[in-house]
Amino acid sequence: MTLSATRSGGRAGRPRVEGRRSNLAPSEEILESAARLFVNEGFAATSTRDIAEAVGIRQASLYYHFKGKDGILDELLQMSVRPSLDKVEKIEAECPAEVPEAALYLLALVDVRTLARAPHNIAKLYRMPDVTNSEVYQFQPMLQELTRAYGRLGAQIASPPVAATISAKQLGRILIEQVETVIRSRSDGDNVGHAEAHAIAAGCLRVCGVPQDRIDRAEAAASDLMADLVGERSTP
Amino acid sequence: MTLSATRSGGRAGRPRVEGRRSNLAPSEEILESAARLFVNEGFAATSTRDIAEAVGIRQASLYYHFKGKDGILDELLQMSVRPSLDKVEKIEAECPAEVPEAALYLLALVDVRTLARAPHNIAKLYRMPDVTNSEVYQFQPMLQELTRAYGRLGAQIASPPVAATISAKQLGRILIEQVETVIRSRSDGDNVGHAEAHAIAAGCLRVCGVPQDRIDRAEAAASDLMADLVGERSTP
DNA sequence: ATTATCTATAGATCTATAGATAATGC
DNA sequence: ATTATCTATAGATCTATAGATAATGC
Repeated sequence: MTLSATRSGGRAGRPRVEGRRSNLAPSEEILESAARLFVNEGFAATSTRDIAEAVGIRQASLYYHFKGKDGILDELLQMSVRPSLDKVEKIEAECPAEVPEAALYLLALVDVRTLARAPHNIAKLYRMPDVTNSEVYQFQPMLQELTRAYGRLGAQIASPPVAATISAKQLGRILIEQVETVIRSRSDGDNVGHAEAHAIAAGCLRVCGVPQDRIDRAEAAASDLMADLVGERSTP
Repeated sequence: MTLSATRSGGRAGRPRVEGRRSNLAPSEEILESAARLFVNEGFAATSTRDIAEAVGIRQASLYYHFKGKDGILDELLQMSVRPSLDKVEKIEAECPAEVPEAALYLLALVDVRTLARAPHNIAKLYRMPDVTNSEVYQFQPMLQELTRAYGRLGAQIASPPVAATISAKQLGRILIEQVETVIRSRSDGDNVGHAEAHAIAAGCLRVCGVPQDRIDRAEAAASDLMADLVGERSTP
């Protein structure tokens, strides 16, 4: 018989006591629930039992899929940081020399987009001490590299009064902080779309002292490049 | 005898096994150690035993001074949020009508100063989910009120392009985020002095689209008012 | 046979209380 | 007498492992 009935949704393994709730792979269900709990309750404050209950399985069953809480965290962080950093190099290379502001504008735009789409606002984890202290964590270097990229792009276009009062390092921090406003917007339940993304990117240029006419040009140039970068044209 | 020898530093109570390490009151020692641990390790990740060890007493001895971890957290938060909020009203009242930018500049300046001086960068706690979920926490309303104040002051002076693209609410978030850059600076081990404070306050005005000449005027006006507010003249 | 779950549980914390103890204060 | 500590410990987690069980796959 090619069409034998599969009583348990066609999955191997002993059935769950409470039954399955979704068609996701079990490890995906775990990542999904863990992400939500880690972000909303805190990493250390979330127990393996909390995660298991959220998924609908027994606590011990988690260990079949992951090495423990740290293993889950590791996977979540891996998934969420790489994409942003991968694009920095490409942006710096492709940005037209006659509109140097476009590089920063575009980087901010791409980052805002990534942060806005990340499941469960997972980027919140980057700043939690219980996460950054966990052994799993090789992200501090990655985040520092991203901050340096912002500082570099910002310093290139800073107006004299800005350049005179703010170091590239400090500027990088301010810019990335501005971009990460998205994290807080999402925490407050607000949606972050194209318009907000462009507003934030423009804000980055303003912080650097770029006048409005050059901001407008940067926006136009960046919107064009956006299509190449993420296969999507982005206009406010 | 009026000068009887006091063998244990003149303090009542059974002596500590490991001896006293400072002359602070015991409850101050506990707050100090707990603040450092909560900020650097996380609230949920810090046990009462960790705190006791850092102080140099037994775990159970904490309960003589505080109701537990939550009691300590409560005290720390109480100490750190009130001052900032108390000054908002005063600033809005005292700001000269002919330099409306000075109010935002001054608020940013005062807040940066507060954040820069708080022991152990305690403001980090405001954004930790294990802290905001603790029952102790009536600070979300206070922080929201502060954000609204920033949004109000920012919206009053926003340039047309800024006003057209950013809501007062979003502007408040961006401004407070900018001010809280200080938290990250301190996390990175950098000192935040007058120069940085003024740079951040000026950055707040730039985000609102205020041109450089008005920023310069706001700085002058705010520096004058600063003396009245905190008994200290603040020039970069 | 393989897969994905289950039950049961050991051992390690962690919190909070009870009651003893050793100083100073009067 | 009062104060500030101590020791001891109960009871509540919490993590991670061992081994059983109930599906599908071949």
